[in-house]
Amino acid sequence: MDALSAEQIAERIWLSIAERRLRPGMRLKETELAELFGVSRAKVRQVLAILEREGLVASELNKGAFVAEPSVEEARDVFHIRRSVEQRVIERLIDRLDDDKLAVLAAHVEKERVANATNDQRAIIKLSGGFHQMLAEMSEAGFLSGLMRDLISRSSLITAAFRDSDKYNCGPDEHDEIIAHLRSGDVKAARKAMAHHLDHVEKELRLSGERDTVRSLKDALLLSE
Amino acid sequence: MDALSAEQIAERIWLSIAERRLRPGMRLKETELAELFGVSRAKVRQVLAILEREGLVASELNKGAFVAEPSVEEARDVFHIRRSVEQRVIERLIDRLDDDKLAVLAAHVEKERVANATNDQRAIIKLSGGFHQMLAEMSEAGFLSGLMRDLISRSSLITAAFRDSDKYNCGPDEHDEIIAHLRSGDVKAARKAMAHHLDHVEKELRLSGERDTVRSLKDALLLSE
DNA sequence: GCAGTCATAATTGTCGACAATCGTGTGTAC
DNA sequence: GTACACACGATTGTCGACAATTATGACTGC
Repeated sequence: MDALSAEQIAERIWLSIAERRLRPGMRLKETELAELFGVSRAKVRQVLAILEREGLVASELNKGAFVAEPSVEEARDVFHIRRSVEQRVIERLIDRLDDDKLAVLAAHVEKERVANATNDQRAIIKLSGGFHQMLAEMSEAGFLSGLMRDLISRSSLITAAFRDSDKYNCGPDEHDEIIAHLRSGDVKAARKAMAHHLDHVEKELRLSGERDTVRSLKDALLLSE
Repeated sequence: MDALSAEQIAERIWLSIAERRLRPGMRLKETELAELFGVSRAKVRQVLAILEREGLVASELNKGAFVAEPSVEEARDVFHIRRSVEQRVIERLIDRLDDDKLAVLAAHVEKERVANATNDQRAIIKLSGGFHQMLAEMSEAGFLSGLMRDLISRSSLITAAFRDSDKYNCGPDEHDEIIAHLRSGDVKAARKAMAHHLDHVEKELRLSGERDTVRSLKDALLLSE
């Protein structure tokens, strides 16, 4: 079996962050990662560069990389820009959608439903982000797709940092509603559904309270409560 | 003399692209760049990674890096997102502006005016992008600043690829108008002025043009200075 | 006992060399 | 003369080793 690619490793780390196993502020040592994934340190540096671009890790010169600690304001900015991007994606989609693409989207939402029913957290995270990514790619706009990738990564980190419960709220029902409007060609309704969906996701976050600043060592030493 | 940093080299190449010495489609060989800038090939790869993130170069696996060739649709997407980002920046700025910052902005526009008067193309390019970057940074939003940096880079490439004349149209007058509205605290007017400014820049582009032939890499970079 | 200084260990930053891959040009068969 | 195959050169991808920097802990003087 071939060694993992930089993108694959980056996705693994992204998942760990989204699943809150890696918490904001945690150190990411290059050598450690290299051994864990069985790759060279040079490749790890590529991975960290990718994750830094996506806002998931922050690097300090000669100090190393850490899981990023997003601020409340940054969280709001991300959702603000995300609304704009997703609106644009929907506008573009209207001219490009066909039955095949609609079927693919419907199948995707069905997978989300299954994951929700079986409470498969990892699948839920992957698929809920994947839905928005899929929309962006179907809009056939390279720039928007890349931007959406960044925004989804950042949203995952924000969700991991600020959400109250362990439940993922980017549920399949609202995705389904968006698809329905797209299918009937109602741009206005689709845009509105998307806006409502993003509002809903953002509203479920704890963006008014203080952030969870617990680091790994502290977290490990503190007993429950 | 210390070796150039990756960011410095990236900026030099960005300038070369914005000044149309490096044209879309031109090959960027790693060894050649390494020799021209007197750095190792590893550092050149860092530079290319930065430029790829900013959409200025496109890399193909095992083929190398080329100056990106933006499409007309991509150009429209970039301006669309840019409007959203700059609107958000203005909203944030209203709460944060003080006399000092306004003075800095005014001084910057004055520099632009001088550069325009003396027809200093390189300064014009740097300063006109710098104005928008400065606004983003004054809004104290790390995410927006980073995004703006990308958008400005992409806009520079788009402008270089699609503009009719050799004149830069992101003139200081419209920048001045935005500042005036910011000074008087009129958010609505400032947003409108910004929207008009971006519309104006986009409208001056030739969105059905063909590209021209390439020159040698060495000539295009003009390393002497 | 405490503050400051220094040495050592750990970690990141940088580089040059080697391996893998692709494009080009040549040679050969038909 | 043309088309295909092969080999060579050029270029990129990958890796391990060395240098530079930082953090940690011991030591010394007071």
